[in-house]
Amino acid sequence: MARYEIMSATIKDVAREAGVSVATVSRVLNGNCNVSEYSADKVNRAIKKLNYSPNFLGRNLRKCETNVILCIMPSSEHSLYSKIIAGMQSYASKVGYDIISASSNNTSTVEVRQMNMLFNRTVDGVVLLGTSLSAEQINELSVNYNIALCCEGVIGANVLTVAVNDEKAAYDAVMKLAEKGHRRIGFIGTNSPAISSTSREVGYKKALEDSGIAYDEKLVYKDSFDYECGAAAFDYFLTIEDRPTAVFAVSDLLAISAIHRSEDLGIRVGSDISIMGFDNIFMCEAMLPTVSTVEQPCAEMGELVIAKLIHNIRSEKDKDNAYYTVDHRLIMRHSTGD
Amino acid sequence: MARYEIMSATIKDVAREAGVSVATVSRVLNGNCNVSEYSADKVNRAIKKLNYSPNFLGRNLRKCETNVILCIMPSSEHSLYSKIIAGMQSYASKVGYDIISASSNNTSTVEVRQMNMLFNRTVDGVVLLGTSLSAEQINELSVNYNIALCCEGVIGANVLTVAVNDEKAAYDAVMKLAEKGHRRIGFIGTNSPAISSTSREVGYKKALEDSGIAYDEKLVYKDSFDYECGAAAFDYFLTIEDRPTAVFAVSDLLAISAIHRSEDLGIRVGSDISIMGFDNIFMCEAMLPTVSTVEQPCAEMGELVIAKLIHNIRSEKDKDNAYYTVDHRLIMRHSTGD
DNA sequence: GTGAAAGCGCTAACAC
DNA sequence: GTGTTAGCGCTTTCAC
Repeated sequence: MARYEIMSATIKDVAREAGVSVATVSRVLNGNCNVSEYSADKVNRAIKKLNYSPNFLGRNLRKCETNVILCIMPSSEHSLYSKIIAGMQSYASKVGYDIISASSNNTSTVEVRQMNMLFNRTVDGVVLLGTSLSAEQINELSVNYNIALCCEGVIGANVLTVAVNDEKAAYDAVMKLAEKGHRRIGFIGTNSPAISSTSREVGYKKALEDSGIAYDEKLVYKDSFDYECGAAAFDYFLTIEDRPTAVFAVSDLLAISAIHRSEDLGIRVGSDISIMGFDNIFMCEAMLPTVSTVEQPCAEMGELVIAKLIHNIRSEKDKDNAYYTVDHRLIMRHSTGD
Repeated sequence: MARYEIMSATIKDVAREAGVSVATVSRVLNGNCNVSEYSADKVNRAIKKLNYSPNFLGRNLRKCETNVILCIMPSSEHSLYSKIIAGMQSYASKVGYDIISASSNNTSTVEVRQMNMLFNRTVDGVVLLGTSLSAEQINELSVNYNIALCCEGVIGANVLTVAVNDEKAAYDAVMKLAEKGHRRIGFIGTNSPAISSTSREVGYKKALEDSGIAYDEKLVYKDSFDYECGAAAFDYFLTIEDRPTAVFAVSDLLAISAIHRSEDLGIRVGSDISIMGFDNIFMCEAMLPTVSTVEQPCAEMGELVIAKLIHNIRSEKDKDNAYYTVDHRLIMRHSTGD
């Protein structure tokens, strides 16, 4: 049969070397106190001598748990996700769990493929940072498996979720622009049914309403999250009669793309026009001009979702399927004249 | 004992439901042809009915393999790594392997912790995109485990490695600057002992030599890969007598930081001074000015290292510990006046 | 405090 | 073509 390159020591070998039973070795391995110091010492010496490392496949099979959580992200190139995962790891490591991540590249077949690690018990739970699964699919899966959503909720999904209040965040951002005197505020969104997209549009509209600004659908441009769409939106805004003096984009990338187009055309961002993004990616600060944006508390979100998910994993009953909201933060920089 | 939330079906259940033995079920599961169509059909119906998904812990334990490869990266926020991992996944999925990734946050203790997945047989192999391990440690580990380095080699490590020729890449970049007439060419590097850092400095010096330019240590600024160091380097260059007219930085981030400082001071990059980076991260194209740089073939690197590593995993003997070099590519943009 | 032994879910001889 | 069974490495009852 197939074996590891080098036959590695097993618990049996350690037991033989130490002159005790495998049960005793196992007890030492698991920090069980019901073992004499003398035996423990012998075992530890044997472990060191044989360079033994326990095979987790055996352990996990026996314990029906792996202490590993898989995080599936739609794209591996979004720094937001990296930050969330860092938060997840930070919490997980404190309680003896490992986080591994995989990227679905926004492809539902890949996502399903990766979910297999959940089905085949390679991991104890999954966190989805955005998903192509429907609410029904998620609800069905969450009956048998430990699943959580983070960063991006799914409407109708009755599953543990951690995210910012997208509507309120967009509302605050647009209100800020209105407070600064802007009356013509453009919106760069997407046609995605994702909550982050739809809710932010709702927030945009509410803010206009509460500021006594009439909604003008000509000021709303929606396409996709792709970088180019920011510039395309900007071009569009230039064609309409009463151009916006400020623009709110649902992502920093879209905002940055629009800013570049603007600067290319000689329209100075921050003075001639204000542009605001969402996410607070690294580029917002490294850009010229620096970009005003809405920050999501990535680390906090990661920590919270893992804490709650582990709770669910450990408690057979009483699954927590709540929708947790974390606080966002407005960061005003040069792109809005701040 | 601890059990999964919902007792999930096992191969036994399927066998009972289908009215065959577990061996037959296993054969169907593994695509073994020695099974009648009639039996296979019964098994498949039972699988569907019970919503059965094989437990890989059992399978992997039995087969001594997991078909999973772990990729450990120093930081999860570098788009270069994301691209490499995408390449790794692309190849792996074709041959039935999964790639999972974890970030060590440049911390050796975390890295060691994650390497545990290799020792405890949770994964079949590990790819390190930069490591804090010494050559000796790597050599020792590679005797018993399947390890590969990608993107960043380690001097003295006799282990499978895939990377660009850093020295040649830097040489080409600096030669290009020299060809454009620059005689005072600054170098922004790091004090890191990493090959990517040291070799690029060697390439820089060789290019000067081959261009008949005297090496001037005042033109060499070395600190760390941190963003701020680019600006600090730029500030330093302004203090020396005979300022550089061109600067080569060992990373795009350092170059971009320097560019920002330059622009802030009113020194136009691309005309007053040329600045060139390394990596071709997304920002290079999204910046104003766009940034000239050296591109690494990330996808290719990822694919190659996985292909070779899987070869090693599958062949007990004949481990391939070669150092594979992939081709880099110069990309000239506005920051060098192109 | 310790050991014997059952068994987690699966695969692969081996026998028929 | 199919079933029986040993055993992968481990944990955990249950005796003692």
